[in-house]
Amino acid sequence: MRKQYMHPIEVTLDVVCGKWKGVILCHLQEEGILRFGELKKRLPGVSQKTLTLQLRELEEDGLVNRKVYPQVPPKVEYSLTEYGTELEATLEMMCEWGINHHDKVGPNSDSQLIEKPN
Amino acid sequence: MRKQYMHPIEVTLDVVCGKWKGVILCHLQEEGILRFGELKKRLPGVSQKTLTLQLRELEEDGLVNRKVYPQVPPKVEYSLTEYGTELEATLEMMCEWGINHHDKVGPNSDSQLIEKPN
DNA sequence: TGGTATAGTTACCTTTTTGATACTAAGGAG
DNA sequence: CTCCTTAGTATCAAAAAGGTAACTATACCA
Repeated sequence: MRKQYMHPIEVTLDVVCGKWKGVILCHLQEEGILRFGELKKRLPGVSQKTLTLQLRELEEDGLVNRKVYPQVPPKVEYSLTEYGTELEATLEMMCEWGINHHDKVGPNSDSQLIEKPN
Repeated sequence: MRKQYMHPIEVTLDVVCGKWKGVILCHLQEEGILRFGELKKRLPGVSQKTLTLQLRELEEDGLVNRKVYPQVPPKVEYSLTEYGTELEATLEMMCEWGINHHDKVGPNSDSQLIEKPN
């Protein structure tokens, strides 16, 4: 089933709009290579299944590499493809806007950015 | 219910990730002011209800203005807020990436960008 | 008197997305 | 033996998102 996009921004949004996809990409961008379990730790609240699914979709869309080491227990490493890195500038802009938006809506708003624990 | 974001990019994605929100923002960016019906023409396939909902959410998030003229039949104009325009550069980057992505995946892919009819 | 126009709202359904939970493979540690 | 490890799958349930169709208000036109 061939998807029909009416506007180029839909292509990008399609690829980035999963509940965890943006954050996954940001972490891979910051840290380079991450194993499945490491990624999971950085996304408090994802279920196993959902994380797997989001990663598979990112892989299908050509944004992340999946490197499987043939060993038990399994070891799988994820990283951005060269192609995924072309999205970095965009992701950074989105982060900046997010920070400003949060500042702007201020303490009375109904949204809140959580600080990372050390 | 206060939303808890773990990462600033979630703030932005939250605001932009509706099925039609990105395209709506792009059209408002290109054309300035659009009435409900004009917007609807530019989004082949949206339902009345969904378009209304997407616009309401964009309004709540402070990205678009809604100007109601007290007349019958009703006339309502939508435009970007100053705040929404701060997202323009980001939206443009997303469009560019979308175009390149589409080019890259090429004619064998299962996605397709439709040309606007005149 | 009846039809047209615009920007909705409402009730009801279907599809899509996400979550919770339990299960698996195969080697090493105790 | 038995348990622990990791990166999954499978199954079932719940929630979120979106779609369809019908209805509204009020002025104007024929």
